[in-house]
Order: sequence, then structure tokens, then C-alpha cells
Amino acid sequence: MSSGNKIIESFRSKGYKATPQRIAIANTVLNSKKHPSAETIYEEVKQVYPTLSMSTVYNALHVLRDLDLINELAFHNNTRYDPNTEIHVNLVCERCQKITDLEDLELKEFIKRVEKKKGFTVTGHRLDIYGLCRNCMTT
Amino acid sequence: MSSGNKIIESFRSKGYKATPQRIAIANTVLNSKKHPSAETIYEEVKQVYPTLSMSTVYNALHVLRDLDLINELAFHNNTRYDPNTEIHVNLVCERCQKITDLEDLELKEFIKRVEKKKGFTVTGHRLDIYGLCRNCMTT
DNA sequence: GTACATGCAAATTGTTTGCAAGTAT
DNA sequence: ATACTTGCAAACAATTTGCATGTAC
Repeated sequence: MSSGNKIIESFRSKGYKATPQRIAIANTVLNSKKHPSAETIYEEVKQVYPTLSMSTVYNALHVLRDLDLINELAFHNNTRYDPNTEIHVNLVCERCQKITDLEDLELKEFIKRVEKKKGFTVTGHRLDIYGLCRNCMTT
Repeated sequence: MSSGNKIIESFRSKGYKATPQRIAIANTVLNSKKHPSAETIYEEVKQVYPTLSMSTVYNALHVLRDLDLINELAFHNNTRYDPNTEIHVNLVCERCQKITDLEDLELKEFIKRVEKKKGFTVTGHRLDIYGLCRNCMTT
């Protein structure tokens, strides 16, 4: 699988070893649209590697963050991991907990303008809007 | 002091008692531009009320959040409290840890547009841009 | 062969909880 | 008078760390 090879190369590019657990964790989080928590990733990958431990999950997630392949979204009770590192907004539904990505060209220009005007060198972002999604609002 | 009375009234409006500790904590966080942590608030208010405990600080902060007077910004190792509940961006310097608020009319319109277009009912927000502030970049 | 990763258990830390004594209204 | 708050200590939960064993390269 070519996407698998890409991940392996990413790991090696910074001297990280491409272990089976790490690859599985990477595939799980990078292919997920659900912004999973460490616990969720652990439960999923544990089905393939039953001896998997949380420290391995956290280790892998830190590696992926170092490779700029994911963003960490700290909430009050846990952290969720977002494989979309492009500038975008997270629409966070406070009822169903679903997080929907929203990319927007205007927003990217806004951030570029801030960078210029404020002399602020941007290295990352976290743009959350909290509320109720359409589905939760009407049901 | 009239601002003190406003806070007292806010507390009472929802049935919370206006205790001296609570008022001091409220004044500290609401007048701060530094987006302080619970620890920082504790250290400051402890100078006036030496028996102050962290649980009282957290209790007061939760009350202020319930009154919509502050926003909680969860980071990986602690939470910082923002007395600016208007729509704005936090410019977070990863070197000096300073957080600067940035209000912008265009941004408010952007969020209104999202609300309409996505059918998403907005109740809160958290807009962080991470990087290096001008001062840290040049020194 | 060697440096790095895994997985277990123990430690850490920010935050929350339980409760007896104190206080605001 | 009474319901709420304080402050202490204990509990909690997400994450991190230490270390012996195992594995990628």
C-alpha cells in the first residue's frame, strides 16, 4: 500500500523507527475523520495488537505531532487528535461531541494578514467554534 | 467601587453568594490581561487571603464561567482563563507564553456567516494562533 | 550490534470531590 | 435560620516516566 510507505518514510526521515504498532496508530488517526482521543485510538489498535499499551499510543502520537502530521486539541477532560493540519475551523457540537472541519480561503487570508500586520510568525493554529450542529438543533 | 458592585450583583443574579474570596478572585481574573492560570490566580489572591485554597479558586472560576464572564482555554498542562468573552483571536507566543487578544470585525462576520451557512448555532469559540510574537522573533 | 521502541507498573499533575466548620443573605 | 461557601485532605484521571525486554535497521 503506497500510503503505508509514505508513513514509513515519514518516520524514518527524522530517525524514528517504523514499528508495526506505530504504523497502525498512524493509519488509525490519519485516516479518521472523528478527531479521536488517545483512548479511542488505543481501543481500535488494541484489536490488532492486544498487548498495546497507552504509553505506546502516546509515544506514537507525539512522533506524529513532531512530524506535523496531526494537531493536538486539548479539551478539559482529554485531548483529541486532528489529522488535518491545514488552516481550518473545527465546528464542535457540544451535544453530540462531533467535530466537523471547515476550510475557508478567506480565513487563510485573514491569518496571513495577521502575520504581516502584527509581526507574528505563525507556526500553528486552533480555531474552534462551539455550539450545536444542525442535526442536534432540530432533534 | 462600582465595578465591585457589578460583580456582586452578577453573583447574586444566579444565586451565588458574594464572598470576599470569590470577589477577589473575580477581580483578579477579570482585570488581568495575562490570561492567568488557576495557580497564578491562587498565588496572587493568597497574598490577601492566606488561607485560600485551590478548591475555592476553581469553584470561583466555575461560577464565573457559568456567568459567562470568562472563557476557559485548556492547554496540555493547564487551563488559562480569558476575561474577554467577545469573539477574538488569541495570539499565543510559544516562546514567552504571552497571549495577546486580537479583535477583528471581519472575523465576527465570518462566524456569523458560518452560523447561517452551516446551520450551526454558535455558543462559544476559541480561536488560537500559535507562533512567535514580534519581540521573541527579533531577540 | 546498537540504538530505539514496547509494555508494564509506578509516578506525576491539574482538577475534582467529600465533608466539617464557617459565613452570606 | 438556612442554604451556600470555605479549606483541608483524599480521590481522580489523563498523561508521563523508568526500566527490563524486544525489535528495526
